[in-house]
Amino acid sequence: MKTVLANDLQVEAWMAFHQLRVSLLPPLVKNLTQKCGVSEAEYKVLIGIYSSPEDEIRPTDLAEKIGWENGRLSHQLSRMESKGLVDRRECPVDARSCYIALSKNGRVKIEKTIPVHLIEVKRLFGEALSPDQLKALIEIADAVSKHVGDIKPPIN
Amino acid sequence: MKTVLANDLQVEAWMAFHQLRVSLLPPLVKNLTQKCGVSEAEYKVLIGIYSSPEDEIRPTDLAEKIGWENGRLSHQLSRMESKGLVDRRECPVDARSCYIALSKNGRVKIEKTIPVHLIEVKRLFGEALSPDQLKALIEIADAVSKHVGDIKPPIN
DNA sequence: AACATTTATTTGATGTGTCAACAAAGTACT
DNA sequence: AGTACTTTGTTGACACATCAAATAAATGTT
Repeated sequence: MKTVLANDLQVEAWMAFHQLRVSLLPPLVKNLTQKCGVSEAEYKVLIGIYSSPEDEIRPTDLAEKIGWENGRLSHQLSRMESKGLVDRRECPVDARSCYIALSKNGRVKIEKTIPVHLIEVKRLFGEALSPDQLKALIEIADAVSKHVGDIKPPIN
Repeated sequence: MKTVLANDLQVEAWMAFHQLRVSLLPPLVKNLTQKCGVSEAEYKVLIGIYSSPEDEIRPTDLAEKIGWENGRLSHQLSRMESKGLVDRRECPVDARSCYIALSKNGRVKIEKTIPVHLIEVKRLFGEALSPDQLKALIEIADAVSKHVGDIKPPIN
């Protein structure tokens, strides 16, 4: 072994985070797709619309809300529209834009999916950790998010 | 807001983890691609080969090592072979298989990339957290990984 | 009003991920 | 040797991600 990855607490923690991703996400995604017939991307979009105050939302706002780029969302919406999960409606106040809303099927699907998903999240993740650990993780995430936001201008 | 996502510490921690992913990965991947010309997938594969004892490794072992499925790795190796980053050599001991190795360019590339990447990992992530938090995160990751491994048989 | 500029979204090209089907070599059993 | 079974890896189809270019409506400026 070429000792590529140093003996360094920061790097070790990074690798731990990485491992968390790798051990957690695949089974959770499998649970979504196999039990609910919803991909991770579809879930994200459906939840984003479902949890918005108006039950309809403009693409840019939705993208911002779920942390996606506009182009990515647009492609995904096209796929989901052709599957009948969401509707694109005209936007009266700004003709460039549109309103995204859940279709009937989309609403049924997300309402069935949420509890199934959350149960699995708790089963695989939540129950593995003590309340202190859960709180610590929340603080860690907040600290990193804030830090990244603050020092952002790194490229160049 | 339809109070989709409950007032529940486990779920909140889950969302925090999610947020960690979203705020951390995109800038790190951008750093890799823009500063080093290496995609995340390429980095993973290059590091996997580079850090193996023999400097050559069979696809199944590499896939296992980096947590990928064989098919995914095979596609990625094809792309990387055609870009001249890796070589596929015949495997004398098992004619079904092959040996994957770094090409000259692949080796140069990964050796240049590693320090650049680790500096950014520390800058964006490591420096945001106290040593106690870093240690806590390592414990959290271990606990979840172990838990997921133990209770795995959930689907059906 | 005419112009350039900005904003909102879509599109196309290309790279990546997932899944199931496949082919071929190894292995075990008779 | 002959048969079935397993393992290894590739392929094809399709879903998804990223980026840059294109389109068109809104806005700002003169």
